[in-house]
Amino acid sequence: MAHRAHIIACAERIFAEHGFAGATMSRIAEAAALPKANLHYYFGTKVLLYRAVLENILTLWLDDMDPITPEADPAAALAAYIAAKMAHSRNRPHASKVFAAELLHGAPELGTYLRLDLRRKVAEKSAVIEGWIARRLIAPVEPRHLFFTIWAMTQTYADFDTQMAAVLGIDKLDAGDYATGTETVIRLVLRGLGIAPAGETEVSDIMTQQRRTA
Amino acid sequence: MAHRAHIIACAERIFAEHGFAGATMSRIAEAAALPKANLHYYFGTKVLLYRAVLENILTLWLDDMDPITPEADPAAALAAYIAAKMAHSRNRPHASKVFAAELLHGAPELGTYLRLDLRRKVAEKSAVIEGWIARRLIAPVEPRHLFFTIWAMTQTYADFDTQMAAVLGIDKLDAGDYATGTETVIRLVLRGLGIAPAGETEVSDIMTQQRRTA
DNA sequence: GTCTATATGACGATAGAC
DNA sequence: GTCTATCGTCATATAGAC
Repeated sequence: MAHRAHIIACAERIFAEHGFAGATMSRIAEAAALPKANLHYYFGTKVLLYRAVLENILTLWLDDMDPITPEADPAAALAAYIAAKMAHSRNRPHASKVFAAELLHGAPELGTYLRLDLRRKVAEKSAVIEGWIARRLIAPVEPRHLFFTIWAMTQTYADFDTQMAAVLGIDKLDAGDYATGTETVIRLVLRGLGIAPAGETEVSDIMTQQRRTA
Repeated sequence: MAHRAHIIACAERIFAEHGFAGATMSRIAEAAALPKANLHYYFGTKVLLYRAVLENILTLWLDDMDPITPEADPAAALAAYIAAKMAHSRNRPHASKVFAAELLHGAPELGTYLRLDLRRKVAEKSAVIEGWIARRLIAPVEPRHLFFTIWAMTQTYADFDTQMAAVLGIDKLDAGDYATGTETVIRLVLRGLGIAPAGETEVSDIMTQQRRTA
């Protein structure tokens, strides 16, 4: 139903801005231009609405890892993964913030998802990384910690955009800031894994390719 | 006064676990083993107590950057900075989480600090990085984005420890996990900047040195 | 300074008309 | 399905005894 999707989109923003407890049903209703009672008609309780927002977000997250396969070129696959995560940070910053706040507070609603779905996916993709290491395609690294650092570097462009804008002395990050961030992260990771040349050409090529497929 | 410090320490944990709105004065009072009214006697309002917690945290943050000076060896200085940030993530996870939640929600209480103190400090240290690049000591990088990624990678070990434990299939991160994280981040950054050898000896040396000075 | 008891207001949720 | 009016609960904050 279109109404549910509209309420979820508005609730995502309010939850991102105020946190679960700080968001109120009447503020969400106001954002959605609906009476408060309608939210309860569609979702029952505040917690159930919050869960609907989280589930809506999760569908985005896992699929980003798909380019990481044993046959793929490590540099291209990792660059594509980083670029996809950065694109989400730019296009769905509220989603990233809701997810971050949920993790910060111990993942009360998402614990099971983390221990089952996410853990399985990371185990699978870590095996791919281990294979690349064994074949000497990339330098040795603990694969799960590699994922932790990639998630951190990419999601920080959504979660902590306020801090970045303050440090950069601007009101809001623009397209150029996200491009610089994407290049910075890709270069750190690829050179950190010993799979980027000293020159800058190759990373720029990957960036261009990413922009075409986005 | 000792009472104030004790209340701030307990409040830090409750704010970290539940967020600003989700934390209640009575829960903080319970954690501090004091009647609720005493909190208001010492801090006036919930917002003022929250500000006291934040200010207490800020004193920790900025000083970590001090090893980054023009004369320092880039590899040693950056490794020391990363190790210091990782140590804070391990020893003061609640502080990191309170700070992260404040940023997530747009830094309503900390906006001025970010635009003045933090911005000035980052500008100063970015000039050091630019100097290293000009002298060909490290590969070119946008210095402020380098800081963004280092903050992200180190603070994620405090902020998202729940997610890491779930992915690793353990209850809680232990000393070995933080050590692996520190080595992973240091290697990514140093090799990403072209200042670490292919072998693993040098990073291990820095780790050992860090442990001695910690 | 410390505590109990309470005033005041806002929140989530629902009843019930349309 | 949609909305207005309202109930019960729990939060912050304070009054006032000790």
